[in-house]
Amino acid sequence: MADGDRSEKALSDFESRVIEFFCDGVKILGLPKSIGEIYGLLFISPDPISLDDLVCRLGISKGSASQGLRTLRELGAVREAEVTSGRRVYYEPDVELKRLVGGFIKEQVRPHLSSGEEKLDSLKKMVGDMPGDVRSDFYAGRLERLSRWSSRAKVVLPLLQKFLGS
Amino acid sequence: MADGDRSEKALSDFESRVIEFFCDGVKILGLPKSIGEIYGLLFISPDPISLDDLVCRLGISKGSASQGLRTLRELGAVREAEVTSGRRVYYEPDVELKRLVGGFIKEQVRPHLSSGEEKLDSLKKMVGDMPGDVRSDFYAGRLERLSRWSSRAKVVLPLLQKFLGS
DNA sequence: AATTGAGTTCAAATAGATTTGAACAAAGAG
DNA sequence: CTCTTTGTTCAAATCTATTTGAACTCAATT
Repeated sequence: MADGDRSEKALSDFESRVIEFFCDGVKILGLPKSIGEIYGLLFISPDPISLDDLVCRLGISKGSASQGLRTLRELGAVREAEVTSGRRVYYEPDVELKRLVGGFIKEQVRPHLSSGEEKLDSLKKMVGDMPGDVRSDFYAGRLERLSRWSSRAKVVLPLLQKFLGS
Repeated sequence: MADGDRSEKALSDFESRVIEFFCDGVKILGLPKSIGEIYGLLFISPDPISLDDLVCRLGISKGSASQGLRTLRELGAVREAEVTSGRRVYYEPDVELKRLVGGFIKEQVRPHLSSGEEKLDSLKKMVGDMPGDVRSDFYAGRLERLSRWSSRAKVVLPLLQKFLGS
C-alpha cells in the first residue's frame, strides 16, 4: 500500500465518533448530515483531503461530496489547501469559531432577516389599507412588535460575532 | 351566525400572510410548519383561541393542533388564557422576544450542548487510550478546540438573553 | 352509570429533503 | 485531437420528518 494508505483506509472508531459528533452539530443548524460528515472528517484529519478521499473514506456519493463541499465553501467553513499535487484539489477546514459563526450568519441568517423585513413592510401596508377595521390598531401594534424583534436581531448578531472573536 | 363567527371564518388575506411569515420563521429554527401556523394565528388574534378554533381556521388536524400546542407550551411560547368558558381551554401567545428566545435556548439548545459535552469527554478518553499514536497530539488539540467552542457557547447564551431583555 | 365533549396518542400516510448515480463539462496528458 | 482524470449537475430514488385520523382517555353532564 506504500503511501496512498491514508485516503483508502476505512474510518477508525475514533474518526467515526468525531464525525458523528459533527453530524449531530450540523443537524441542530438545519444542515444535512453529509455536511457534518465532510466537515467532521476534515476537522479531524491532520492533512488536507480531496473530493475522492471523501467519497472513499465516508462512503458517500461523488454528488454528495461535491455539493457538500460547495456548501461548506460558501459558508467559509472549508478552503482549498496549497498542495496542488497534480490537478486534484485538496481541502482543509477553517477551525475558527468566529469565522464559522460569521459565515453561518451571513449565509443562512441574514438573508432570512432581510426578506422578513420586506414582508413585514408589505404587511404594514395592508394594515394601512384597512378602512375602518376595529382590529387595525391591534394589528399595527403586533407588526410594530415584529419590527422590534427584527431590529434586536440586527443589533445582536454583530455583537455575537464580536464576542466569539476573542 | 350570531356570536360564533370569529372562530369559524376562513382566514383573511392579512391573517394568511402573517401566518406565512411565522411559518418562514419557525422553519429557520428547525421547527415544523404547523408550529408556525399555530403561533402565527395566536399572535395575530386579539382574543384567545381554543384547539378547535385552530383546527377549523387553519384547516389542520386535531392531532397536529394538539402536538403543536404542546410544543409551544413547552417552549413557553404559549400559555392558557383565563377565559374558561365551559371546560374548553383557550390559549394566548407570549409575545416577549426575551422569553421566546429563552425558552428556545432552554429546550432546544442547552440539551444539545450538554449531550455534546458528554460525547466530547468520551472522545477525549479515547485519545488518552491511544498508545503511541503519532496523531494523538493533533487529535487532543482538536478536541481541546471543540471544548473551547462549547464553553464559548455557554458564556454567550446568557449574555444573549440579557441583551434581548432590555 | 351512560353519554357527550375535549384533548391525546400513535401507527400509517404524506410531504419534503437528501442522496445517489449516470450523463455531462472542463482541463491537462499523450 | 483524443483519451483520461477531476469535478459538477440534476432527475430519480431514498430517507426522514411531519401530518393525519381513528381509537382512546378523562372529566363533566344528564
